[in-house]
Amino acid sequence: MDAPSPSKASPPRRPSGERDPERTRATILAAAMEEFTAHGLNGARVDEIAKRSGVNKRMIYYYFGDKSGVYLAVLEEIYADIRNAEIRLHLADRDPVDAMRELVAFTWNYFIEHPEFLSLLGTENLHRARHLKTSKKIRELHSPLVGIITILLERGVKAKVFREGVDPVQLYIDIASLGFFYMSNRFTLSTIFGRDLGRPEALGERGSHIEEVVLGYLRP
Amino acid sequence: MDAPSPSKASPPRRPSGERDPERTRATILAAAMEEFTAHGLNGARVDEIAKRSGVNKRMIYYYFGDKSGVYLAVLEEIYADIRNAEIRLHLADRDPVDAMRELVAFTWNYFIEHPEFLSLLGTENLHRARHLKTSKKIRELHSPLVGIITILLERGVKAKVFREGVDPVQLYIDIASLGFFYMSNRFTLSTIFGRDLGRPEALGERGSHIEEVVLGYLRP
Amino acid sequence: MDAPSPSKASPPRRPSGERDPERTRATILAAAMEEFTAHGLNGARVDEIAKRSGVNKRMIYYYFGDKSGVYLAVLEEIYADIRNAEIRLHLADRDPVDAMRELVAFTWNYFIEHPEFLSLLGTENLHRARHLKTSKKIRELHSPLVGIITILLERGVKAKVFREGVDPVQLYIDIASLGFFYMSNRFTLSTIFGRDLGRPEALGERGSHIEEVVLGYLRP
Amino acid sequence: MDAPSPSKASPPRRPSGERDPERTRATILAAAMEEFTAHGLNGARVDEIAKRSGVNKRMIYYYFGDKSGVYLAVLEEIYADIRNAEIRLHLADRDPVDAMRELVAFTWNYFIEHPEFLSLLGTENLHRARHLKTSKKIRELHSPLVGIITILLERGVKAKVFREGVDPVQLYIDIASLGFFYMSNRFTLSTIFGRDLGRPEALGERGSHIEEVVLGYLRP
DNA sequence: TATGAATGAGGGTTCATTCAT
DNA sequence: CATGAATGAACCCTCATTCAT
Repeated sequence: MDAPSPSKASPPRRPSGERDPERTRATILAAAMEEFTAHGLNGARVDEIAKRSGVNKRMIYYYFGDKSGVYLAVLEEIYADIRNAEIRLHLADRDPVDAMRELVAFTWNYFIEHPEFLSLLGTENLHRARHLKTSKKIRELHSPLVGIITILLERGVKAKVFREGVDPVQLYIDIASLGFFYMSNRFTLSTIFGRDLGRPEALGERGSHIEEVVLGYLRP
Repeated sequence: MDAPSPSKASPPRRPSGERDPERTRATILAAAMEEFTAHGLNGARVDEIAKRSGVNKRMIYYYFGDKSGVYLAVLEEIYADIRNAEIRLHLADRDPVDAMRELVAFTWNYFIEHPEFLSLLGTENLHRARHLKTSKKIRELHSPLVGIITILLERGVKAKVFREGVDPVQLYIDIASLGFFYMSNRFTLSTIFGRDLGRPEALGERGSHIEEVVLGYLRP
Repeated sequence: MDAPSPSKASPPRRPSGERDPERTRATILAAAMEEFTAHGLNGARVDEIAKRSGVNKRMIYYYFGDKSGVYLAVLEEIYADIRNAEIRLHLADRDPVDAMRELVAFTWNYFIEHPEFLSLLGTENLHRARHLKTSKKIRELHSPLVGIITILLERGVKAKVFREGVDPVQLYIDIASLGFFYMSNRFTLSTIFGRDLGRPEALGERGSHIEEVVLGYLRP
Repeated sequence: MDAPSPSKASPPRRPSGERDPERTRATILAAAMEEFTAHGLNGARVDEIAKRSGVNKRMIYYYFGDKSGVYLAVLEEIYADIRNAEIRLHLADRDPVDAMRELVAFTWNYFIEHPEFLSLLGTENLHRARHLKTSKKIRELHSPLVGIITILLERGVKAKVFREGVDPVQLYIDIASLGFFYMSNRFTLSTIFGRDLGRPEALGERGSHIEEVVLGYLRP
C-alpha cells in the first residue's frame, strides 16, 4: 500500500547524552521529508519518522505539535530552499536571453535534484493546499521570479530579442510545467510509453527540448 | 487529515431487490473514483466507498478482491476513458494545423472536466506506478495517439506548415504538461501567487496560451 | 494461520447437468473431511469446501444445515468407517495371541493410513466432544472391540498365554494410545527430538515396539 | 463454534497508574494461554485475550507483534515449564526403578494438572508444528530427559532390574502416550464408552495402570 | 529534554449465512 | 436441485496521540 522508500535517511544520530534542540529538530525534519516524500501525508507514519531520525516519538510532538505540524514545517522548508536557490542566481543583471536560458536550466535541474519538491507539491495539491494556506512563512516567501521575469522580458523586448505581450506568470508556469509533469509523472509515462524516461540521456534530451520550446516561444 | 470530498457521488442505488452485477460493479467503481480522487490511495476509506455507493462493503471485496484491486480498476477506467475520447476525435484525416489545435484544446478541456484524472495520476506517480505496472489492460490501451501525432507531424512538414525534427513523444508530453501542471497544482500556485487560477477567465486564458506555445513551437 | 492441505481432494465433479443428490452429498463430505482435517473446525472454510467439491456453497447448507452440520456428518463418517473396518477383522474366533497381535497391527496401520481420523479426533476433543455428544448415530456405533477384547482375554487366560486381571478398556486405550500420540504429535516430537518420526522405517519400528509393549504386558 | 472457557483467568490487573512491562507481558501471556487452550489458534480471539488480561489490545501487538507471536510465546512457555519441572526431579542420582516410577507418575500428574499443555500440543500438531519450528528457544530446551532415561536404563541393566535393548526415545514416547491420549481424548472416549473417564478414581486407576505397563515392559 | 509504555478509535478484510432467480 | 449475488457481524491489526517517569 505504501510507496517504497528510495533511500535510507541520514544515519541515526548519536545515542543520546547530547542535548541539542536545534539539531534534534533538524534531524526530525530531514526524516520527515523523506517519509512524506515517499508516502504522502496519509501514507507517512509518525513511527517511521521517529525511527529514521533516531529520535523518540514523543519529541516529534514536542517540537511540532502533531503530524500536520511536521508536514507543514517540511513544506515551508522546501519552499524556502527553492526560493533561496532562485535568489542566488542573480539573473536580473544579465543578458536577457542568457538569463532566460539559465532560468530554464536551473528549474529543470532543480526538479531533477529535488524529487522531494515534486512529490510534496503533488501531495499538498491533493489536499488542495489546505496546509500551505495556513502558513504565515509562505506569504513572506513570495517568489521573486515573476518580478525578475518581468524585468527580463522588458529588457528583451527593448533589445528586440523577445516578442511583445508575454505574460510573465504564464511564462513562469510554462517553464515549471514542462519539467514538472515529465519528472513527476515519469513513472506512469514510462509505463504507458514502454520506455524509461528517467535515464540520464532522456533527462538531458528533455532539458534541451524544454529550452527550445520556451526560447522558441519568446522569439519575436 | 483528509481533503474534503468535492461533490457527492451518484445517488445511492435503489435499496435492493434488483440483482444487477454489472450495475453494482459500476456503482462501486464510480464511488471509488470519487474517493480515491479526493483522498488518494492511503487516504481513501473502503467504508466510505461502500457508503457512497450504497453497496454492502463486502461486495467491494467480492468484485475487486481488495482495496488495491478497486484502485487499479479505477486507474484502468480513467485511462480507457481518455484514450477512447481521443480516438473519437478522428484527428488523422484532418488538416494538420486544425487537428493539432483541436488536440491541444481537447487535452486542456479534458483536464478541466476530469479533475479525477489529474488527481489519480498524481496519486499513482506517488506510488511510482506500482499498480499500473501490474495492469495487463494498460498495455493494450497503448495510446495510438503517438502514432497519430507522428502522422500529423509528417503531413504538416510536407505541407510546410510544421517545422522538421519534432519528436512526437516530447510534443505529446508538452501538450499534457502545460495543462496538467496548471490544473493539478492550481491550489498551491493560487496560494503562492495570491490569485485564484481556477476562475473561468483564467482557465480560458491559459487554454489560449497553451495553444500559442505549442503551435508557435511547431511553426517552421 | 492455517495448516497446509496435504493433498488435493477428489477432482471437481462434472460441470452440471447431472442431478445426483447422493453423489453431491458424498462429494461435499469428502471435501469437508479434507478441510476439517487440515484446519480444524474453526480454521475450516465453507467457501473452501465448496470450491474443493466443485459444488455451489448453497448446496452445503441445503444438505447439512450449517457448518457444524457438515462437521458432525464428517465425524460420524470417520467413526462408522473405523468401526466397519474393525468388524471386518473377525478376531473373536482366532487364536488369542494371534488375534491380539493383529488387533495391535490393525490399529497402528489404521492410524497411519487415516490421518484424518487422528486430526478430527483431536479437533473434537478440543471442543470437548460437544458435537459428538449430540449425535444419535454414534450411540449405535458402540465399538465392538471391547467385547472382543474381553473374549480374547478370557480365552487367553484359560490357555495360560495371558495374565489375569487385565481390564479390557484400559488395554484398548493402551493400544490406541501408543499409536495415536506418536502419529498425532509426530510434528512437535520430530521438532523437539530433532529427527523425522514420520519416515517409513521409523513407523515400522514404532509398530514393532507397540506390539512388544502390549504383548509383553499381557504375558502371564 | 467455540469450546467454552473452563475457568476465568487471573483477575484483571489493577486499573493502571502502575507501569510494569514485565508484569504486563506476563498477564497477557497468562490470558493468552487460557484462550488458546480453550479455543485453539484459529478459535482464539485477540479481543478476548485483551479483555481477560485487562490490558489494552494494542499492548498485545506492542509486546508480541501479532496473534501468532503471542501463540508462539505461549508454546515456548509451556515447553519451558514442563522441562524445568522435569529437571527439578533430579532423577539421575536415584535408584533406577524408583526414578522410573517417579518419572511415570510425574508425567501422568503433570498432564492432569496441566490440561493447557495437552490442548496446546494438539493445536500445534494440527498446524504441523509450523510455529514451533520457527522457535529458537525450543532448540535450547532440548529435553535432557532422553539423556536421563538413557542413564537410568543403563544403570538398571547393570543392576539387573531392567531388560536390555530398550530405546529411550520409544520409552519416553510410551510414557507420554499412555497418559496423553487418555487425558486429551477423554471427551470423545467418555462419549463412546458411555462413562466418565475424568472422574478422580478413574484417573487414579489409569495412573496405576500406566505404571504397571511401563515397569512391566522394563522388567528383564 | 527525553523515553518506553499505554490508549482508543478506526481501517482493511474475512466469514458464515441468506436471498433472489 | 442448483446458482451467483448480497449481507452484517466480527476479526486482526494499525495509527496518531498521550501518560508516567
